[in-house]
Formats: sequence, C-alpha cells, structure tokens
Amino acid sequence: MPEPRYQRRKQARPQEITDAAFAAFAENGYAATRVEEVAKRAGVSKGLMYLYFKTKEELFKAVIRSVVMRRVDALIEVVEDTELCSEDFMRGPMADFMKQVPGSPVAVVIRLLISEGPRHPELVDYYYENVVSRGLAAITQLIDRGVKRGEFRKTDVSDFPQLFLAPVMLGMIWKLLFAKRSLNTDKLIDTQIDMILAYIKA
Amino acid sequence: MPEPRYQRRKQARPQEITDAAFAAFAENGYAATRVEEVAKRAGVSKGLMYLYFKTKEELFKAVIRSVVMRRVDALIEVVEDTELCSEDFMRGPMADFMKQVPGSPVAVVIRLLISEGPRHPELVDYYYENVVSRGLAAITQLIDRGVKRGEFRKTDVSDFPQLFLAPVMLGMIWKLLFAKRSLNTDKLIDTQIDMILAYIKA
DNA sequence: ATACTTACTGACCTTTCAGTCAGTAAGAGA
DNA sequence: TCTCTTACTGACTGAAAGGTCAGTAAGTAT
Repeated sequence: MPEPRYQRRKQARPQEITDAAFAAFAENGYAATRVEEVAKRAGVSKGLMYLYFKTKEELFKAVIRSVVMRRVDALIEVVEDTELCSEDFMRGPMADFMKQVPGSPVAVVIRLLISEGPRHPELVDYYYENVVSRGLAAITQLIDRGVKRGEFRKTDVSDFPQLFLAPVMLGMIWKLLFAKRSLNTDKLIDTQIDMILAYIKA
Repeated sequence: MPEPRYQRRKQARPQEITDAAFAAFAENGYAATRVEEVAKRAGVSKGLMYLYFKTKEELFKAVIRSVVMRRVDALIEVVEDTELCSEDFMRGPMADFMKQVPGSPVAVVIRLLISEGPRHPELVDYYYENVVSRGLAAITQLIDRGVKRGEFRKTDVSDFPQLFLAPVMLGMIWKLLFAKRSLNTDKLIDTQIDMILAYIKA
C-alpha cells in the first residue's frame, strides 16, 4: 500500500503555517521571505498557503497577532495579584520578566514592526493597544501603588514608565545587531532598576 | 537653440544620488524602494544609477556610509574640549545632543540597520566601529573623569554607558512607530540623566 | 568648425515571486 | 466498497523590478 503523500489537517494548518512564517520572518524579515519558503517549512504546498491566507500581507498580520495573543496578560496579572511590596516586586518578578524579553518572540515582532510598521498602521495600533499601552499602564499602576503606600516619593517617573522599557529595548536591539559584542543585558536592567528605585524611594 | 536635456556632472552625481536614496529609504525602507524611484528623485535615468553603483545593495551601503561620515566626531570632540564640570556637561551639551538624535538621520540609519543589518554584517561592524563604540567610549571617559575629579562615586554605571543611550533609543523607536501617541522624549531623557546623576554623585 | 571622448539615456532583457487554478487523492459517509 | 466532498498539490501566469547596453548628445581638445 502506498503511504499517503499528505494528511488533511484543516484545523491544525493555520497555526503550523503561522509558526513557520514566524521562524522565516525572524530570520530574513518580511520582504525577503518568499511565500514558498514558508510553505516548505510548514511542510505544505504553496497553493495551500492561499487557501488559509488570502495574501502574504494577511499572513504577516496573522503572525503578529498570534504572537501577541500568546503572551499578553502575563505581567499584568502578576502585578495585580502580588503580595510583595513594590520594591521587591520590581527587583524580583518584574526584573525577571524584563530580562527575558530581549530573547523572546516579542523581540522579533518589534523588529518586524520597525521594518514594516510604517506601512501597516493598523497593525501598529493593534500592538500598541494590546501590549504597549497595557504594559505601561501596569507599570504606572505599580508605581502609584508604591506612592500610595508611602514606599515611594512622587516623581516624574510616574509619567515615564517608559524608563523601565528603555534598557529592555536597547538590550533587544543590541542583541539583534551586535550579538558578537557581548552586553550583559541582565545586569543593565538590574542597574536601571537600582537607579530608578534609589531615585523614587521615600 | 535647443536647451540641453541634461548636464554632465560626474563629480556631483554620487552625492546627489545617495541623498535621493536616503530620502527614499527613509520613507519606504530598503526593500520597498525601487531603483527607478531613486533615479527619479535624483533627476537622472535609471541607467546612470548603475554607472555609479554596481547594484542596489552597493547603493544601500554607500548611503549608510555617507550618513555616518557626516556626523561622527561631534560629541566626541566636545567631550574632550569642554571646561564644564561633568554634571553640567551631562545636563547641558550632552543632553542637547541626545535630544536631537531621535529626529536626525541617525534614526533613519538605525531603522535601516535593524531591518537589513542581519544580512549585511560588514555594514553593522562599520557602524559599530565608527559610531557606537566611539560614542560609548566618550561617555565612559566622561564618567571616569568625573570619578577621578571626585564628582562621582565609582558605580556600575561606568560599565554601562548604554544607560545613557537607552532612552534615546526608546524615543527613536517610539517616534517612528507611535508618532500619534505623543511622548515627551526630551523630558524622558532629562529624567534619565537626573536619575543617573542622583545615583552616581559623590 | 571638426573630431573625439564619455556621461548619460531609455528601451529592453531576465529573473524573481506573489498569486491562480485545473486536477488529484485523502478520508468521511453510505 | 464505492461514492462524494474538499483539503491539498504543483505547474503555470502575469507583473514588477533589478540589471544591461546600443545609441545619443554634452562638453573638450585641436
């Protein structure tokens, strides 16, 4: 009996394809990745790609969305549920979270958005609403709670939660471009948190 | 008499073409920019492009190099020549310098490097050697001088001059992606400098 | 003026790749 | 076991864009 040349798996395909596309885009960027290459990685014919995604651009959007979907909420929930004092929370769970971002899929998404974002404003909006704005809100909330509890002074830092993201961002880009010139991203982040805390502690 | 259809300007062409290419790449990125579009902006024929630059990729490299060439050294010289104390220097000339980066051609170059860099390692090296490493060295030197003069304590910050760049980087990317959600980049940078100084001052 | 060099043009060639579609076979249903 | 539906294939198409080159005319030398 001849073994089947392929299996039908309507339900699993979309995810398999977006996973393959993510890997390909991560390596070569959007423009330089051929649809056929993604098909190959997903173990599927080129034609099938167009049954699940109308165009290459649709595929791109689906990739971004699928990554974002999978890892929002993580930090936010923890902020709300923790019983640690604000300082310990920042030095502990929050620092850990920040440290793993530069090596995570989020870094790839951000790179893709930097390259292609200006031509996909609705995707940028989507990312902002679902990740950036919520992340910043969580940080702001954490700082304000510290202030309310008397742990922190009232400072400009409340208005610039981005100060926490800055070293993460730099670490991400450093890793992407200057991989061979090592940078201790973890310690960079710890130092930034140290500085911020020294600055805002009551 | 028929007026000439074009002028011969062998010497000026390369710069005119790289300028046009810079503008086009800044708007649409490398991959999405057609050589013919650059030719049009430079007011020359497509064929001429290939007399001055062997391939589109060569043109890309030339653009990066030309931008880098024009604005290195600025900060570095000032660091060496200043008579200000380290703190005043950081709050004054250095802050000013940092604030204008997100809106400058450097931002465009960095965006292009993030998109295309992984496939042009020698360009990334070039950029690192000529801009990043020298910039970081200048900052480190400034901090060390402060320590030597007794203005600053010895801290981890000496090992992480990147802490100064982090908010600049974030401001750049923010401006690029989230232009419509305003962020006061200047104040972000000032706050970071405030924090750093509070942290390292003797 | 005339001959000569070469910067420059623009039509053309070639390759690459997103997107299509007629046909095939997996696998469900009877 | 025989249909029938449809998930899937892969050869094909059309267009876009990188790259070429024979020819033209701007400028220079004599």
